[in-house]
Amino acid sequence: MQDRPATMRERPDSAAIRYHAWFPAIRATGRYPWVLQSEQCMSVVSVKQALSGTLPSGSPVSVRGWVRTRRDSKAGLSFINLSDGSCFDPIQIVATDSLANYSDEVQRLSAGCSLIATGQLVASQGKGQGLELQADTIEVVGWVEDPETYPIQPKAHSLEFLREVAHLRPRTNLFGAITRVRHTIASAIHRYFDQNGYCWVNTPIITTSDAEGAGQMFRVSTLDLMNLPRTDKGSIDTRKDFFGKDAFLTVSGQLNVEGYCLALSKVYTFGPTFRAENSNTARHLAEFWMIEPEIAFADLDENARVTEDLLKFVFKTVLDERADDMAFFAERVEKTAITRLEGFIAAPFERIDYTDAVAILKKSGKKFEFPVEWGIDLQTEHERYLVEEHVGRPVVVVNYPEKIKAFYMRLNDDGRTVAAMDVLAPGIGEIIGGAQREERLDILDRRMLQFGLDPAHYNWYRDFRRYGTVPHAGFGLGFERLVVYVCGLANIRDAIPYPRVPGHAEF
RNA sequence: GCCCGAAUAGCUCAGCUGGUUAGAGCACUUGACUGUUAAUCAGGGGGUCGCUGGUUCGAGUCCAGCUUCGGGCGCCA
Repeated sequence: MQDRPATMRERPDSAAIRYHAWFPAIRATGRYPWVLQSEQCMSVVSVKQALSGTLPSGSPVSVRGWVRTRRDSKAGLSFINLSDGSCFDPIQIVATDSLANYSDEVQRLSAGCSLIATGQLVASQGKGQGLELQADTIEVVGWVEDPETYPIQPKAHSLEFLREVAHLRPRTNLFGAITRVRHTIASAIHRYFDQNGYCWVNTPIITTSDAEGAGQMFRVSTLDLMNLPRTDKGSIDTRKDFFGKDAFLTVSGQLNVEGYCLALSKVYTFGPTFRAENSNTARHLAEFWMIEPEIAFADLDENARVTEDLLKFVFKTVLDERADDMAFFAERVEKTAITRLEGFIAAPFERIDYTDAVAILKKSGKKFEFPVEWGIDLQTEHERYLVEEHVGRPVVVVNYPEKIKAFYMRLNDDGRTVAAMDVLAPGIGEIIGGAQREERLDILDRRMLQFGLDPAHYNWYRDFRRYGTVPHAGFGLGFERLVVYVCGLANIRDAIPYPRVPGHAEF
């Protein structure tokens, strides 16, 4: 912005007028007049474009990014590996001592410095790469203040250390790859739903209903903690709070999205979710992203089919579009990263009735810490046995006891199970939980009371069953758990840019 | 919330049953050398051994408490 032409500064009028004033120049050059000087005189390309092989040899280009390594030759030659995050590989820049700033700048470059290199894209004389940039100019944009203490060195770091520098870890190979794959997964999810006629519905982040009673919630309040308004009885008067009542961060958009399902038929949410539970594991976050499709006129079977279809589409997309990053995961993070996804795509999901699963576990002869009995919720050890030892591929467990599942799940004809399902995957456990919803008002009310919930608090939700109710089903997919699974990670804190867990909300 | 483990240089680690001045690699720095590939070779600087207390002639090492991090479990996505 600092190189904006003088006439722009002289015209303090609206953005629209400014844009129109510059429109002919933008048309002619294809560029905006206020970008950096180097971008105007040369064709700026991403490292991905530069390495793609689509630009003719000798093409004059500029690349912009951050230094990974520098190797010098006293013969008057330096090799700089530059990354801009557009792909896994950095580009090699060859700088010679003919550059005006060679000895006082180029030879002082260290990991993390940012620069703009301009020159010709040529076939490399070295072995490690096909193409490289023969630099005519190297413009250092930002130095690294103290190279000795710059945390991101060209070496292996522990994941624990990188979590302490979560704001700088995207500069590593690993977190660059995770970030690109995370994006591709998100994109593939949106593409899947879009191609299949679903509408993305943005349910509220702030909620005043204690959705499904599922877990502890974060309170949202503007009250002064040092001076809380009190009722006559001495309790805190939340009528004086911002929303005039208790408010919280959402733990699920499901109840809200159901309303849109019963009008637009196929909908889904994809947004942040918050759980104030004191969960200290490698699989839980206090703030995470969740995908919740809801399908009108669908039963549990259809619901399970969609989970399988969606996951396979996502994995296939990642393998197709992020082969470079996946190869890195397979090489450095988890050997089976690619073959595991390929196996997942190739094999049909196994369906097991909860009652049968209990029988299998009882017959297994395995000694479990938690004894297996019909009516218990399956523990991690039980799920692991089913998925990893008994079946060896993803399993959908269906029809759980009604007492251990949420009130909105549809009561089966046997009167003792509900049409709930969990999708369990090898190496990660429960990745999806879903259900067919209870569409019958009388049974819904009965189940609410059974769970100690006051139907009067859910009148808006009960309206769905009073006005044109239909059978419908949906599920919740934890986005970060999906990222963990795809990348072969061990800890969910590495699957989200800035993890929030009990005791931690740095950055 | 419960159980277990760990904490030594900017980073990754070694340091035996307690015993002089705490080591290596990477990074940084100086030099040599080379179309190099996390280059290589030689030299140099860099440490309150997480904190507090205890045992001992003597503690990085043993003990206790605390802090932080990690692993497992519960709750779940």
